[in-house]
Amino acid sequence: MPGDNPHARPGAAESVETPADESSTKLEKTFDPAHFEERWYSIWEAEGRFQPVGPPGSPRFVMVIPPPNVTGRLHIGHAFGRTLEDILARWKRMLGYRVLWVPGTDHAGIATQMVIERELAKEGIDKLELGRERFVERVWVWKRDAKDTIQSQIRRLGCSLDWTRERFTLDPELSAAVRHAFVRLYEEGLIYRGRYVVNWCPRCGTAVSDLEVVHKDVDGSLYRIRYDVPGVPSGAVVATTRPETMLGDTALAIHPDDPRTAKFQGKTAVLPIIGRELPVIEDPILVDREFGTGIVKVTPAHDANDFASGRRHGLEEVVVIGPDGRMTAEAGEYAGLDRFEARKGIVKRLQSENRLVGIDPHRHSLGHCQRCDTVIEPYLSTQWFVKIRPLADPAIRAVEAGEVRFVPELWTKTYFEWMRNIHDWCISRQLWWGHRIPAFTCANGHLTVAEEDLIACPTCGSIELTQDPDVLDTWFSSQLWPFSVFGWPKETDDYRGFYPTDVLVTGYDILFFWVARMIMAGIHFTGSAPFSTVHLHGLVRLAGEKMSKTRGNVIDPLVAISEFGADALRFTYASSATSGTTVTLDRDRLAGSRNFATKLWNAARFTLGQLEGKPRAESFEGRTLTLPDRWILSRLSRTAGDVNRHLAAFRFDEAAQALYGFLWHELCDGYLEMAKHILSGREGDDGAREVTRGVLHRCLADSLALLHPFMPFLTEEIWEKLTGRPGTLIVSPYPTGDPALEDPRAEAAVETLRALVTRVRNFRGERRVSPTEPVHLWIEPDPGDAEAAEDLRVLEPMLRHLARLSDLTFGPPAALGERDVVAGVPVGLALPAAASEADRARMAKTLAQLEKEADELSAKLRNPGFLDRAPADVVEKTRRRLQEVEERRAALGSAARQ
RNA sequence: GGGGGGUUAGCUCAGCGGUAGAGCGCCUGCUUUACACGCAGGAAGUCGCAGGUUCGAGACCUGCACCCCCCACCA
Repeated sequence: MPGDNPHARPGAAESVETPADESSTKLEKTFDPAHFEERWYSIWEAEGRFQPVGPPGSPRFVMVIPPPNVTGRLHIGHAFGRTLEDILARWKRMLGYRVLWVPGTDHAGIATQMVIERELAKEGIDKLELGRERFVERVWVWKRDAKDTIQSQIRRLGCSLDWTRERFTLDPELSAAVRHAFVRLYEEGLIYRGRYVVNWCPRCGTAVSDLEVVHKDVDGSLYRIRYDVPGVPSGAVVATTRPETMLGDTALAIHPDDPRTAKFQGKTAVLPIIGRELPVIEDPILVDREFGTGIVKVTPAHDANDFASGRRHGLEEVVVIGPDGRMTAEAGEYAGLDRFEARKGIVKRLQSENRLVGIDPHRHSLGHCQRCDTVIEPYLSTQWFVKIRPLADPAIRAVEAGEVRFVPELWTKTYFEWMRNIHDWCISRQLWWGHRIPAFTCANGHLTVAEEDLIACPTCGSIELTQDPDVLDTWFSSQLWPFSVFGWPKETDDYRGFYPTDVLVTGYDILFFWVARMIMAGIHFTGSAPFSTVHLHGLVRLAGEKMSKTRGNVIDPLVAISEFGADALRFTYASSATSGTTVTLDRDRLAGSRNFATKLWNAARFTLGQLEGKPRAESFEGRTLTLPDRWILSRLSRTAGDVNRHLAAFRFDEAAQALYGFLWHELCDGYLEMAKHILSGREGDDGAREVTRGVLHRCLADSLALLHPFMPFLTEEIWEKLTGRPGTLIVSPYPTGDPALEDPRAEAAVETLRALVTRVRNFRGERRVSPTEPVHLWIEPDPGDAEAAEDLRVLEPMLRHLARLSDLTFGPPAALGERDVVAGVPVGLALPAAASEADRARMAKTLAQLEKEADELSAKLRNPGFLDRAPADVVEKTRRRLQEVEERRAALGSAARQ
């Protein structure tokens, strides 16, 4: 978007210098990315290109990286997102912005802890024996390696991150930010501690938030169990999918208005096996009259609904399943048994007591741990929570007001849906790796939440203090990332200079986990949304592979880079980045991008060879440009405009396609072939050749600049040979298009030329003769269009050359050939050999198609509705189309009749 | 139970009111002095189904079918 360019100047790359040392203009014959990729990265970094430069007031563009987990290495999904970000960063940098892109990593509590636990298990070390301190030390060692690996992967990708500002969520400054945020929310009453039923993972041994529970439909059983009710001989039949929890039942519930169960009102039931007396309570919220028997067993300690009902009715909360998933002492004879074993035992016992009325197959949704897939247990425990509504409402308003915008837009609705139905957030985790909760309890039971570690209890002065052993949910620190990286809550220069950021690029899978929470935290703590645009990209999957979870998409970006080159991987990512929700990556695409890189390389070799040691036009001012020159410069300018427009809309795929099409099909297939003709000396003079070389230079320079954000290494490598200014492409102006170069007349003329050439080639193909077989072409430009006719005259030598014509005649086609109309120009084509029966048949077929189309078009033009209501230009276009079809019919018809 | 997305050439996907596009694959020719990771030409689509709106519909509306994703405290 040209208007967006702070130092826009047309003719971006025009003023580059001729290299001083001619020997340096040679490119290696074979293209090997490994030769130069790492070298350029070092040069850019050493020259400080990744750091924001320019006066503080000048336009800036800031992003923070979504910090990868330090669990191991980067996968193809991360590399995808980082590539898109780097394209934006390099594009904006070349447009003259002060670009800052902040790198860093996330400690990733549960995920990282699990990795280390697995390692320890392999070594036969017991975590508990090792102890918290030594365990955490061990994770830090792991973290250093993982961070290095991740950093080197990101570097290999070419990402222009400012490594001098690298952050880690457990850095002292960022930990201080976490404590500050926690204390502030606590003091504001937005963090509270309480005993509630939470999602508990027995394997991880920690509470998790609602978002960390993955619901899956499973085929289970619905057990119908009869409880004795004194006074009601039939007893009460309840249905449950989890019979083991019945040991924790403390009531039965019925709906007050359900006549079926009215007889239980005020009664007391007896819990089988245990013998506990269960009051029958009436709870219209808990009991759905439509479902099952209308009687619900109430287990306040093991079901969130039952818990709420229990609190409403003051029921006892009996925990029968412990944090390890085994039955507690409250479970009597089942104590110590695994929850699923206990279920089997209980069912058996009920059966033997004739209390099991039935077992029905029942498909229902079951929560699983996001990390380890263990069945989540609702578990009553004391945890810390964020009261979310007061944070969510302003975050909703910010998006409504357009302060934050989602691209693609469809995510806006998803965001609203979630935010409007959001629940309080359980933030405490019973883990060792993470930010310790800054809450301290003294010997006298006084709880204090404080930013600094306490020496004595502020309430009673006791010096016997224990800090809460729990850590915070990783996302609690991640939500602060866009400002904690800049030193918040301190008013640092970076915080003042670079916050809020501009764009956040991430996968839609963490919209709720991370993006929404950052918006809430940003607004609450800093008063502004942390970014103005969120680009949510699709999730990467490999071709042929289903979306399945633990398939572990094992394609390491580094493997792809070593095989195809970083530029090819990046270009593949860009061209695959459609607006859909999945991005498919496959080897054929990678190979295609590699081929494209090679194409550019070879086009550059050719161009550099032509320029070497020969004069070229430094400027086109006052020089006579040929139609092909004007055409390619016009196309170049339009391409630049298109690319900028597509990037501004986050349409990386369209931008990549525009560049691909221009470079390959117009510059290489079109202009280079025409330039060869001029440069060979067969047409034009020395001046024309100078101009051609100037145009070639300009096209290559601008192509390199336009492609640089996508393929930074290769373009910088060629740029050095072209300009003799190594490592400067990254900070060269980005072409935005030059309206002065746009030339519809030249475009039309060359399009006609190319169409004629194609028609001749295709004629040879149809007649099955070699491309060198002499062909005589007649063309009869419309005298009514003087400009077009004149341009065709001018292009005659080019037409002869490209179509390898033996003869070219301007005038009515001779009667012996085949006739057609190409781009509005009547033509005749003839070979020495006469047309065969097969040729006539083919022509007849084409003729039939044309007749059909002519009928349709004329029917349309006879339709009054169309003539009255369709816009004039559409009607006119239809008329012209009909005219052309009729002309072709006439031409072909006359030839076919011969 | 709610919400969202998809269904276009063999494959992967663009297009989103004016009678279909790309890349890859496929077929046929090519040592055309940058490139076989190439050049030239070509074949290939009832745009999921049925209605409707419109002069005109892959494109807008309404149903339907089948796929996918997200959210959800249905014992």
